Amino acid sequence: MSFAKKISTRALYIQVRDHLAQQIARGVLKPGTPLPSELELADQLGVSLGTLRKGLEALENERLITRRQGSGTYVRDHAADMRFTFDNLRTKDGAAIPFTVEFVSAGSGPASAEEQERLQLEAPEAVARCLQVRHHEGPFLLEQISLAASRFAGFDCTKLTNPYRIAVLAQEHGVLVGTASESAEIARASREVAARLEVDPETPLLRLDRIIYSLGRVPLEWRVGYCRMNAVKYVTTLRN
Amino acid sequence: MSFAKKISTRALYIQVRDHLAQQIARGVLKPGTPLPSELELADQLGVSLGTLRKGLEALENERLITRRQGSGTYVRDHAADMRFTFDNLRTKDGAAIPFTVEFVSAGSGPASAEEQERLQLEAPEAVARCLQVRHHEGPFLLEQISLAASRFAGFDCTKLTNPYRIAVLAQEHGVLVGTASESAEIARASREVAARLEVDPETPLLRLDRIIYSLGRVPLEWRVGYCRMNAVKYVTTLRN
DNA sequence: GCGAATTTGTGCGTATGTATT
DNA sequence: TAATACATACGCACAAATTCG
Repeated sequence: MSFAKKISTRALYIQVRDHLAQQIARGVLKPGTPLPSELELADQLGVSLGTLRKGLEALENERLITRRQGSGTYVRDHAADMRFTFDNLRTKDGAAIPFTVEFVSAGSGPASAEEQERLQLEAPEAVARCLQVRHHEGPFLLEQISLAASRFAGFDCTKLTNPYRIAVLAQEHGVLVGTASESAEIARASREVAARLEVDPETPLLRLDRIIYSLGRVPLEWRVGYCRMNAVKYVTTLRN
Repeated sequence: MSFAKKISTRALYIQVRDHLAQQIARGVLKPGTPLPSELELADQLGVSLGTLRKGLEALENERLITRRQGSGTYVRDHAADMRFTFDNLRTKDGAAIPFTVEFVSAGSGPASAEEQERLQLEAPEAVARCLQVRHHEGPFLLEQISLAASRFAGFDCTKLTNPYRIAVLAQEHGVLVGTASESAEIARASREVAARLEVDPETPLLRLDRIIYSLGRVPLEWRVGYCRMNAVKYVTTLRN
């Protein structure tokens, strides 16, 4: 395998990055396992060590691999690593919330107009939906989720009978998760939401609206959550 | 000037980065102006081109410089660039809020116990305080600000008679701004806050609590804001 | 516990491509 | 068009951390 001969306008180290990212997505390189050594890889791919290393750097920034001096370069296991969850909610003292998830209901069908718009679907493709409640000393977060099923190769909507984690789902279906964008507003609890969260109607809640994108900026999941904030806060880090 | 001879355990490119960062902080390299070319700089500093470039890469990631192929490497002007504001509030349709600031009052004095704790001051050092209201079709955000004056070399608390921007202040006093961390909760408007924001008491508001740190992770500013969310939302991007 | 082998990190030098001025 | 600046790519040597016999 050699890139150098290919006619491509893209920089060689970008091609290296893309190639390895694809290998990871396809499961050729499995989570938790080491890549060949840099010298080996550079040789296999027919590029210089420096070029390979620049590609690996990019993959490291994208959280696809970790490198340990003296040990090796490893495919990151997003499924096992509990940090890959896009969850900004914390307890009042800033600790992670040890919540449990109550799975309320699931379903699937063609995307609604709003789902189609938010998930940037070109047609009313299949969408898996799910309603769940997070508990921690009582219910605190109700979530309604829409998953762009068509973007997870071979995904069976009917199998969605339990809470899932996007990192696990992505890893199982050859999808690389990138970033997410979330907006928060204050909303009053509707009668139904109030019941689920065991609060009075009219209680002010934090309404969270989040879209998770793939590394290629394709929307994967749309989620709207209603959160009672009595024991919880929303925490972010700003990096300019 | 040569680093190579120095006895330092730190990597050479880190020393290059730190040296240039210091030059920028001190104003030797001025915002908006170009650095010497890479070849020149490498020569001046007595390091190889590759080492210099690795240092520049780090500075670019820290938003201290921008590099343009064919043109040059420039010191970023955080004061002129309106993006460096750590502001996650947007209009409902996601646009920047064209607000104006009403400066209510200012003061200064030794840090309170809470300020000392939040700003990680070792003693009750001088703190500049300021109360202001942001307007956009009426008042929407009341902010009470505590600035760690001792961390801005030669800062005169009494000069604080107008709204300031942290980027400007930092640039004027040789401070490099790094990241910020912010937490949001829902709080009811006190009588005083309600008056300032022209809402009914008991109106649910978003309470924002933010600390801005220097590049060296030293707290610079602590700010608590109360925001009415009728025309505004809080937006973040999550990167894992 | 030590040392050898392995692997990534750092540093140098050079040549060429590409965008800007 | 020519000069200049950053970007890409190659190759080599050694340092530092880890692993394993």
